[in-house]
Amino acid sequence: MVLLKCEYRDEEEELTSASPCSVSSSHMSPAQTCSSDDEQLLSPTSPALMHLQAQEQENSPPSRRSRPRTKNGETVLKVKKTRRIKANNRERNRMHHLNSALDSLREVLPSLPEDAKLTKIETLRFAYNYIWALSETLRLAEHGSSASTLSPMSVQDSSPSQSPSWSCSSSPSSSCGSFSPASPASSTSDMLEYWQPAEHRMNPFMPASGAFI
DNA sequence: TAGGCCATCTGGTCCT
DNA sequence: AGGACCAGATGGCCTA
Repeated sequence: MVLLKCEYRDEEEELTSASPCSVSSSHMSPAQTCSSDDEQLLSPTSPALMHLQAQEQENSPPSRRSRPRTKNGETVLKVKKTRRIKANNRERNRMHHLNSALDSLREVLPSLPEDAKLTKIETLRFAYNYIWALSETLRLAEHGSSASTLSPMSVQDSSPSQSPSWSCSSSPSSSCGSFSPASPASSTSDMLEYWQPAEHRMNPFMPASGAFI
């Protein structure tokens, strides 16, 4: 199955344009290419397309009297095909926007080592935990407590530009050894743990109250 | 090579 | 009717 990734600035325009694709996604795989032919946006082996083609054949009886129906059938198929293509484009753009939002979120989170990009789920979990840590710090500050439980780093000083860093550049799923609250996180997974409230560590996405964020 | 992550396609559902 | 959103399916890429 050939996957085609294309970016559409304007769906209606691109649908009729000679070259609707522009390779601009940072996630673009080299094996995936764009085509100027809109019909190729549908996988040639896609069940839906095969179904449409089957319908097309069914709607093509040889008799002259049915010719108007044949034309209607073809028209309907074309309309369906066009709708599917447009829906695919919208969905693709929607996911691109979602990914852009995730990238923006990554930028405001404490920095990572150069080559360690948080996955989607890690980004969401880290953001949740980071917000929790900041909120907790505020709460402690309001109660006049000078001893933060969020040591070693004072979260007040942890704006994204003054973020903690860690030296281990292992893959997100790996660990650089046991993490101690008294030492900065040394891997992505440690970092996720680092910002995680203790009561959430078994299920970081599920607040203690049971309310999902 | 298995598993994780990702992008895309697709059909269903809900909303305007 | 058409768009937004969602979840399942699929296949490619990468890494341990």
